[in-house]
Amino acid sequence: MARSPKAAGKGRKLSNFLCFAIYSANLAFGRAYKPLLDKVGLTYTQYIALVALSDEDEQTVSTLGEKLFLESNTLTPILKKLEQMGLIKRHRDPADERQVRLSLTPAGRKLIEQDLGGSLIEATGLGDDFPVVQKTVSRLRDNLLRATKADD
Amino acid sequence: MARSPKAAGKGRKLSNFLCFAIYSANLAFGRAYKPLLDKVGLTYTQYIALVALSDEDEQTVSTLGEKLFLESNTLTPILKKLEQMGLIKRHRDPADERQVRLSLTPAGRKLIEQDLGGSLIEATGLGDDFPVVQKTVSRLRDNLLRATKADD
DNA sequence: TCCGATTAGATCGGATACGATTAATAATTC
DNA sequence: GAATTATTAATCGTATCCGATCTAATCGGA
Repeated sequence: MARSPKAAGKGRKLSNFLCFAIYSANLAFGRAYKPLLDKVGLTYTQYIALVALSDEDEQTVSTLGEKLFLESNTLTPILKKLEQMGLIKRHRDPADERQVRLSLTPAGRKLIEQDLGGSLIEATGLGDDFPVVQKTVSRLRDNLLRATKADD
Repeated sequence: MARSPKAAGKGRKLSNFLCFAIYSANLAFGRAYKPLLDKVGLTYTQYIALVALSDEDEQTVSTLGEKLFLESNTLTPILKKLEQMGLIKRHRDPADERQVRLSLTPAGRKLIEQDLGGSLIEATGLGDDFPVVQKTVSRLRDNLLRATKADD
């Protein structure tokens, strides 16, 4: 686990691990969203996928996967579920039948525009540091993915 | 989703969401650890659990769960797997048969002392910011959990 | 044009997360 | 001290993640 350089040696306490901080913060976000998303019958991942789809119409599964860092094995069941709920439309691209095009339905767009979770900004307790943390963690992610990919 | 205060309004791009930064950074850590953990036949969560258990001997499932922010429904199968692999021991506490005590075997301790993932510190690209990010994200997590719990 | 290689999704199996429920043991109350 | 309540793990069902594999569609070179 990626530890703080300072904490090397005997300690090996969980609190010294950055990956654990991220891991548990992710769990915490999931729980913070739970009551909000329960009201609209969505899971955390389904909501994230819906937000990504609101970015742009007629995306493919691959394109969406690049944004979410996920692949079709994970996305296909989620997208089918969202379609079944009437929030998105899926259809094969006539120009290339291999690709599936995705777009929000009016109901899906309406749901996204409610901006659930806006109230959680307060709950992070980060104040003015909010955008800094966001950028730093994103950079961390990109660095890790780049380093991982380079080893292939 | 908890957005940056600045980004409120129409945009709603994924990059503006702190929860997505955390979510995807967690995926990235999982992938960065994958090749390291494959060598010893462990998953990411199993490894985190093992690190938490190296903290202290004879912990109960609940105690471990508090450290990991998980409960028995998630932990029990993981702990059974770790026992089956010969890395930990599980036994009912004679003084209170409801509790299961957990401790590392010599093999488990040996594995932890290898300090897998130390090499990933470099890959985060955070440099001297490493401990700062760790603390900030931990604080974020604790604030979210507190706010979530307060709504019960 | 034909056939091998590539690409896009989908499917399948294993391993988390987590709410809800259950079983077994302890603690409490009357 | 018997009955109720509380606590601890475990079990079950649903929903992710992810590696491996499969199928269908497209592309490319001879």
